[in-house]
Amino acid sequence: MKERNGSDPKNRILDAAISLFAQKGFAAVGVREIAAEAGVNIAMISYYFEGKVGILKEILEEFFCRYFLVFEGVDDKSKSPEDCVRGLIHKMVHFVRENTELAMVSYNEIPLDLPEITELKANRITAMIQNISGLVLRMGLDPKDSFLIAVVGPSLISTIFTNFRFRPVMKQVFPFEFDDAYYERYAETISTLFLRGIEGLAQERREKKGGAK
Amino acid sequence: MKERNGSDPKNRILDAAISLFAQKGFAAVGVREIAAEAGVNIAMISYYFEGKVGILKEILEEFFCRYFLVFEGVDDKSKSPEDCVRGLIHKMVHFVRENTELAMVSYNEIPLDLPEITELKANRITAMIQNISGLVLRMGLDPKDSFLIAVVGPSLISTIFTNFRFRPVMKQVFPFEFDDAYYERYAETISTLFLRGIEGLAQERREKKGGAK
Amino acid sequence: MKERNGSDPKNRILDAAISLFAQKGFAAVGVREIAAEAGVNIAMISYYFEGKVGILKEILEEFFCRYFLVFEGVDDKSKSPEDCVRGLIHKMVHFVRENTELAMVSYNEIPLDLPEITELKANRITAMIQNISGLVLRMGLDPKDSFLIAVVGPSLISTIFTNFRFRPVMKQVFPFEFDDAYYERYAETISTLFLRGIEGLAQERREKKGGAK
Amino acid sequence: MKERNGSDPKNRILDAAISLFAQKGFAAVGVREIAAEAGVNIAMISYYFEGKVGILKEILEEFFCRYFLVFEGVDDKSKSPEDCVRGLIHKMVHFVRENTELAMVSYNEIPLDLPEITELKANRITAMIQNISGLVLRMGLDPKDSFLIAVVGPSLISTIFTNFRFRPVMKQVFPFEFDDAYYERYAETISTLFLRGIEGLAQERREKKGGAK
DNA sequence: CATGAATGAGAATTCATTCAT
DNA sequence: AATGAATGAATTCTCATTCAT
Repeated sequence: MKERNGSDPKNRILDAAISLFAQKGFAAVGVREIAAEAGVNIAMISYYFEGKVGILKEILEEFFCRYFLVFEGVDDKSKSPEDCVRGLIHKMVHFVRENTELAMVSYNEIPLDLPEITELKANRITAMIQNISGLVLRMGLDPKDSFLIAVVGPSLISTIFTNFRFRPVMKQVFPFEFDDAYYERYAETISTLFLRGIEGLAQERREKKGGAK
Repeated sequence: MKERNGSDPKNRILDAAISLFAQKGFAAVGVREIAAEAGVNIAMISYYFEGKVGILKEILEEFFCRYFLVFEGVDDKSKSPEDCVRGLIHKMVHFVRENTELAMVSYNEIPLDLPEITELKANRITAMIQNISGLVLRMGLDPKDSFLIAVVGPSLISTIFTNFRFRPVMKQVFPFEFDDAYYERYAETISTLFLRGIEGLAQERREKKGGAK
Repeated sequence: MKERNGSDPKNRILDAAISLFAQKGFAAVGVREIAAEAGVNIAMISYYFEGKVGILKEILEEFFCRYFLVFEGVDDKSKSPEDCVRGLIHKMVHFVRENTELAMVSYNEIPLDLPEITELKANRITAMIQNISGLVLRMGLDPKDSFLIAVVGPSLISTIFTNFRFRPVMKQVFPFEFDDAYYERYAETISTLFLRGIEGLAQERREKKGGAK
Repeated sequence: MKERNGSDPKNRILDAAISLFAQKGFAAVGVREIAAEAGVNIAMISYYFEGKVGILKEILEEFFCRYFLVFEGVDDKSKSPEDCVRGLIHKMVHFVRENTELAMVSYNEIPLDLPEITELKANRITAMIQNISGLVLRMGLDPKDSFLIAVVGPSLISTIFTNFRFRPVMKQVFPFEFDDAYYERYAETISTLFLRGIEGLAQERREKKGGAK
């Protein structure tokens, strides 16, 4: 026991939990399993986190904390909107790649309604959507048109997260190496996909307004 | 007992399970809960499904069965590729809307690796991806370029499914009515988003090849 | 289903139960298992036997019934006591060999105190012991000395039954063929073992009485 | 709770299980029953023994461990074979009397084929039979004649164990006090029975070989 | 006679948590 | 700070039996 790695017990628990939650989902993992994986006595979980949901709460906070850092400096007025979006997409792909398990747990457990963390999620997700929509707006979409934002933003996020979420399945179906080159090209590809798509939407919007005149 | 509705116990169990699994996830739902919700004796679950995973197995089979029907007649050579894709997206949105809980369970539990249903999923998902990529190919993407297919196909699917998955969260953030008009416009919007996006990708591809000459 | 053999359902249940009880013991066998093995609907067990113990009751009755037939004609006054004992031992070995599973169930479940069959067993076992002791007496043991009877009788019975009971274990340890020749020699051997042993006991008894004078 | 006796919970569980298994057989006893009898929480059984069969495993190990101690110093070359056998029989009777329930459980559950303990039993029983046959050999039986060993050894063991196994039945039929005097005389009696019996077998063997010349 | 569905109690096990040390 | 023992509720699943058809 107690040999996972040199870090302190609390972090060992956190790491073990993130890994297990990512694999099986929150509900399917037991505290004994986490404790065993972390090389820690079961009682330590209540001691440090006051129960199983306490771990999840801390995981989500950690995730959102790191996640918001991604947006820093993205909305750079000196760059074209397109470059900003490309930059954001690259940073997000990089972020999820570097924090895959943390991101998967957070993303997957968000729709799950545990009363203890509902409030926590409500705030963060609102901020999250606003963050991403800010950028989308500069792409030529009408700022008042929350509809398009509510469609495009989540679509982009789900595209990236789901790519990692279904990684195990994808590996069986496609013969790719998921290496640096893959991720570089992946980020480029969805950048083009969404940028051209948004352009199309903006244009369509203008035409409709024009037609309505 | 027997108060859910008039249908036979097996279907009541199935309906109750779909609903509960969709809300909380497979692992977080107990058989007693399902039995109670279905107004059925607990033992009936083993009797009809040979255990909890048996229910999930049947749910997945039901889902894939209905899901594949969506693709029938979509790839109509007499129509333009663009019209085909628009038609498919409308049909998929309509399908997920009509079978929301069933779709959510199936979509969410797919990455969860339960040994009993791994094989079942492997086959279906391969077929699923091939189905969708068939169409994408006609959009001007190089048939040999499995990379683009592996990116665009899942992106489209995840966009639609996640839209429903995060519905409860969305309802808190956005002031929409999720009515017929919404879904009609939603399908139109992501159709444009992806069609213009794919066009952009195809064009980029051609330019690169041109540049390589 | 329903294909065990041509006999009527009741007998099929009985046969299946004897076989399964012999292998695993009464408590470890379920009625569904019996019904499946017999190719019969579960409800038939209650119908014919009024429950699981009803089957055991009938098995025990069948056993004792056949068992007592073994003793018929054994205590033949025209033959020497020794020949009678040899005859009895041969018949008993033959009987248990021909009815192994029935005998094993009955022998093994006798100490198990199920209230429903306690009375049944009490009567039969008393008769059983009297039967065997009748013979032992003629071997020169004092009829009033119930002690020797209580020792030698059960010893002989347990020797034979246990030989069959531990058959699976024995087969792994000893390299014998358990064929006709084996059983013939086996009967001869324990006949000699017990006859010479009883002689020794009778002689010791006489010496003690002589010494007591 | 905690009312059985002063010893630690693990031993209380073990004692309770031995007692109940001896009375009803392994399969007929539930863990709740054991826990109640031991005055212990049900979960403790999994905690200490990892399930019901874990208890049986530990019981069997305990039994064989104590059992082999009986044979120590029995095969004393300075004593006559006959005295050795008498000594062994006395020690075995004494052993089973002192550990009646432990011995009954072990003896009765041996033929029951639980996959988890098959290996455990295989080894021990082989050793067990070799132990007893070593002595039998010195009684004048041909060492190469494994047949006689396979008959006489088990016969002796089954005689002693069955005497205790059928004790409840015997008490109803015979008017004995099962006190020290009884067991002393019992050991003497079966000693004589088997010693004279073996002598008879050895003699018969010699005569056959003589006749074969 | 025979069936398949249904029942409620009980099976073994595991759960997250707590407590005394 | 950390442990191992202990708890009681909850887990899934199976039990023998019964009932309407």
